[in-house]
Amino acid sequence: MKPSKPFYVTTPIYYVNDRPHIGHAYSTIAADVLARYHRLRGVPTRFLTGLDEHGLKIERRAKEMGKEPQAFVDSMAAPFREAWDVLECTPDDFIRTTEPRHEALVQQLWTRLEQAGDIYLGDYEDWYCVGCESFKTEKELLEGNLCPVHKKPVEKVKEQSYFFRLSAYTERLLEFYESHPTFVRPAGRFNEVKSFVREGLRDLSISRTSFRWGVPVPGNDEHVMYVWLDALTNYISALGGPAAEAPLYKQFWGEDATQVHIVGKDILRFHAVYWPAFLLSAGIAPPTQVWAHGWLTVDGEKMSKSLGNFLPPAPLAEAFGTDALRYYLMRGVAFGQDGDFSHEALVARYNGELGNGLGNLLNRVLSIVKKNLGGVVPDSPRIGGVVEIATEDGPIYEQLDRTLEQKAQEAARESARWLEEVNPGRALDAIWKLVAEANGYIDRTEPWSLAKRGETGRLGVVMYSVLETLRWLSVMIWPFMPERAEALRTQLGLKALEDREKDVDVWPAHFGELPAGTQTALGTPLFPRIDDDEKARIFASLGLGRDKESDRMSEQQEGPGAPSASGATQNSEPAIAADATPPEPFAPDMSFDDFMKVDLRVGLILSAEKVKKSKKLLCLQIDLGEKGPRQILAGISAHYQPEALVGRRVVVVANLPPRKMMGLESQGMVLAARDEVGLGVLSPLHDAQPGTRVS
RNA sequence: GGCGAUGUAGCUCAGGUGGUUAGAGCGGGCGUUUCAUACGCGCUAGGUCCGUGGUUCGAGUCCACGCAUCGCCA
Repeated sequence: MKPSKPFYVTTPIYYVNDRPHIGHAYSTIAADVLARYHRLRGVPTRFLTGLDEHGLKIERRAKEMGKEPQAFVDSMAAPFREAWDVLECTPDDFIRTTEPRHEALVQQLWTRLEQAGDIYLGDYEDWYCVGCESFKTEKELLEGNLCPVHKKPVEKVKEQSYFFRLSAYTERLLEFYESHPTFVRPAGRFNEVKSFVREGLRDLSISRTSFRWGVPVPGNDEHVMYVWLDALTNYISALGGPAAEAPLYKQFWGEDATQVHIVGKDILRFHAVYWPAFLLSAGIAPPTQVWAHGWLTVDGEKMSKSLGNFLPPAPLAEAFGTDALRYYLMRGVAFGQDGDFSHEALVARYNGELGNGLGNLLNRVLSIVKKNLGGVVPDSPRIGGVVEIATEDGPIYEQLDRTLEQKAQEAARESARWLEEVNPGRALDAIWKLVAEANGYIDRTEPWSLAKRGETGRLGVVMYSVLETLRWLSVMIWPFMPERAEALRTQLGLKALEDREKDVDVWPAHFGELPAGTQTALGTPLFPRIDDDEKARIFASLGLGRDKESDRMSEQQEGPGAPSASGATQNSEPAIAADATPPEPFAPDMSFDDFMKVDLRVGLILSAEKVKKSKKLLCLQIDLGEKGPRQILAGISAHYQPEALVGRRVVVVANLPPRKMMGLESQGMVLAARDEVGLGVLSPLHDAQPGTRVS
């Protein structure tokens, strides 16, 4: 039952062009929970996350911002590291595909595939949109072969490309699936993968000549490798392998270890089909399991950058506490299914399960212990042992104590089982059954009555039982809520799990290990209740509340082009406004010439900062394709975090006379739409060049 | 269009191989305790188990068809 093999868990490498959002956080937290659990079990554990930093889109964005690609990705990498830090995620390694250690291994893998005879040079032919400067797949196109972005005809273009002989792997993959029935989970997803492969695989284009920002193909500098071969290889390049002299690779890859790739369902195929095919070709064992989790909606709506309801995790962690956020994500969403992130539901679970359930349990127990036992863990006979407890109702008491111990054993067993099956939500269900049991135990044993009647012996047994239960809980919740778990242990007078001996299995198994005589320390509540006022305050700080929909931080437009190699990008169709209020009356007609007087341009926001002493104004430096950027003030401070605007394209009125506001000159105006739900700046649907005229 | 999944109490969901009164959590209602963050505990909710038709002594649980939602593929 207990895990014994070294455990290797990975998240997708996220596309560095994105900003971390709650979907990324979900994947990473899930992986962290699994990693922490295995560490508690004393098993060698490796947890990897990282970034995908190559591709046409990056190359372009960097150019637009006047940066070298490397400098650009360097600047975009930091927010991810910071996010994982804030979220108490503890990767052992953070790989970036631009690192030499990675590039070297990707080339090595390429060579292996080549030597296996699985790479050949051919022509890649597909529909090409000149406006986008990128290929489109047949199904992206609108009727009449129009580019979905430009609504202009696309053309067939041929480009030389290397191909991977994926078609040769159809049978071998099906055999592999057959012999590894839990390779992909959930099972439903596995069926999709199988049926996809069964229909036959086409060879895979794995190089490009249309951009330079990638890993060069060995022996042909004209080509750089296309995303998937590059990106997927991170899982082994971070281990330094395959190589005999790579100790991490030896320890964590192959049959003697367990490898779990946590991925979003959108990138399952690449992990479940391409990746094992590459590895089989290279003579490397495929991983143990690919776990496809679902997507998160936000308050019932799909999260998407185009909708602007993009949720960065850090403000949530700050508002509710990182541990509460982790708990909510892990318990509120069934792993493998789509789930919903709702602020209301988070508060409900926080108050009900964390505050009233666990937090209050600790509080009530410690205050009884403090009041009646001097705050010291009583010297109690081992529960369920042979010691007689002399009371008039002795046997009944025994039974209650024994039941609690059994329930604790059950919770430890069940939660471990669920974690091993990668079902964190069920694990928490099992743990919280014990929380309820402990609360019920207190009500049934009535320690306050025991104290009143002076039954100190019995009181000691009861308090010991429930304190020991709390100790068990502190271990079980640690993978999910490491910080609160340690706080719980501090109040119990126990040493931090962080300071445990690392190769020892500390998962609770023996009831009665809490040392008598331990000095407890009743402290502040573990999860202070969020009452209505507090809730209103938090929601306001997150920009929710009356202006509910509006203030979600906005993000750069997702441009068309190269597929993103990222994991949890949550692309989706823009929703159609369901119920619109009548628009305000239209202005009187004007002449076309009047309209042409307004010079609208696409501008790229280079920097943004708040104007001192102004609630509304942001000071933006905007590239309009001129020699230098323009300074433009915009009254959008209440709706956008300055950082979220950098890199974003907006529409600017370029021929207004300069005007001073708050002592600063504004050389134009940023267009924005405002309605009752909020304000949004206007952006072109694709990454048009700064200075492009809008008409 | 092909393949597949799902449809169970107001909400979120459990319900191996068909079998006595269909379950849990939350919410709602009632009661109760006072150690505690007014927290806990107990009781309660009479739900056509999407519909229809079958198989069976007996189906939420199997089969067929239909409806709805969703996913994968084309």
